[in-house]
Amino acid sequence: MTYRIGELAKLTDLSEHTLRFYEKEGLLVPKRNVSNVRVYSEDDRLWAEFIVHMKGTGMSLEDLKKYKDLRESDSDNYEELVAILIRHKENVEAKMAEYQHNLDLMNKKIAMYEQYMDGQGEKDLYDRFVKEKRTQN
Amino acid sequence: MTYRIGELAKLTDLSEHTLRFYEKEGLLVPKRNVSNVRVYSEDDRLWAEFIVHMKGTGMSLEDLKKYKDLRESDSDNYEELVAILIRHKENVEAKMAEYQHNLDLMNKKIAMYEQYMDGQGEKDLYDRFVKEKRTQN
DNA sequence: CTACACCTTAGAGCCGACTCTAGGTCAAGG
DNA sequence: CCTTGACCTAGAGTCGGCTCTAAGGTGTAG
Repeated sequence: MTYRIGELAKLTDLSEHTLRFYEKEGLLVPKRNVSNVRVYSEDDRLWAEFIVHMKGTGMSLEDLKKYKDLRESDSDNYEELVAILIRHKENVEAKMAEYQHNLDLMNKKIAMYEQYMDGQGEKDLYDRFVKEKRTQN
Repeated sequence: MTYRIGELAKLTDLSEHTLRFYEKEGLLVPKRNVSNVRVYSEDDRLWAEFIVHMKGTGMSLEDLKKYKDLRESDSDNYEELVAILIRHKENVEAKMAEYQHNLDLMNKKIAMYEQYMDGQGEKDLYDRFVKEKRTQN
């Protein structure tokens, strides 16, 4: 099974422009047929999907390029590949912890607003500051 | 307690450039003293920290600006404020679910590489594809 | 044979979010 | 007095990641 650029674009939710851009960057370089049309193989598709997942968790295209180059080098550098994956994994875990922390803050803020709207509470410290400032000016 | 730009920069881990940029964008506008030097108040600091948290979970400066304008408008629009927070919260939760999914994928990939390095396993499908392709060229 | 969808290129433009530069002001300490 | 260091301005530049344009080629159906 092979794909032309429009087909792969639909499958991966990347635009054709983006796929061509990735090719320019050396990140995803398909073969060409006799008419010079890009022909993406099954493993090109799998790699494209991997790209989507990884950039979706914040890996840069630059790092993905490094990963790809490592993997395609002849010097079976699996330790380095694994190291990159583990490093990225740790970044994602750290990000998730930060997200969770900020979710907690948002939930508190939301709860405070809702209490306030019910006339049962006070707005939080920060909002009181703002109010005071406004009434001063 | 008030802060000059250099102090606030240290406290928030934003650069002075960034703080001036935020002011240009109307996102964080301190008062000035007689010498035209920026004087950040305690609630400016709290707001700056809120900005850091929210942009850290992917809220755009544009949306933060909207939030700020809403909050400072006279038409106590708490429903809208809460709606923005809830929308953002849901985005963050969705992002976390995606992250978790991709973490699982990474963990599988890492496990596979490690098995392979121990000589006890096979590289996964995708890597076999790559190998075959390489030996063909 | 021509209309149409789909593909090609090089290169320019855009966007968000900074990041930096050049040149200037001001207050305190030696 | 003079230097140092923190501050000020307007505006230009950078960066990652697209996104689009113009002008043209290809291949298949009616």
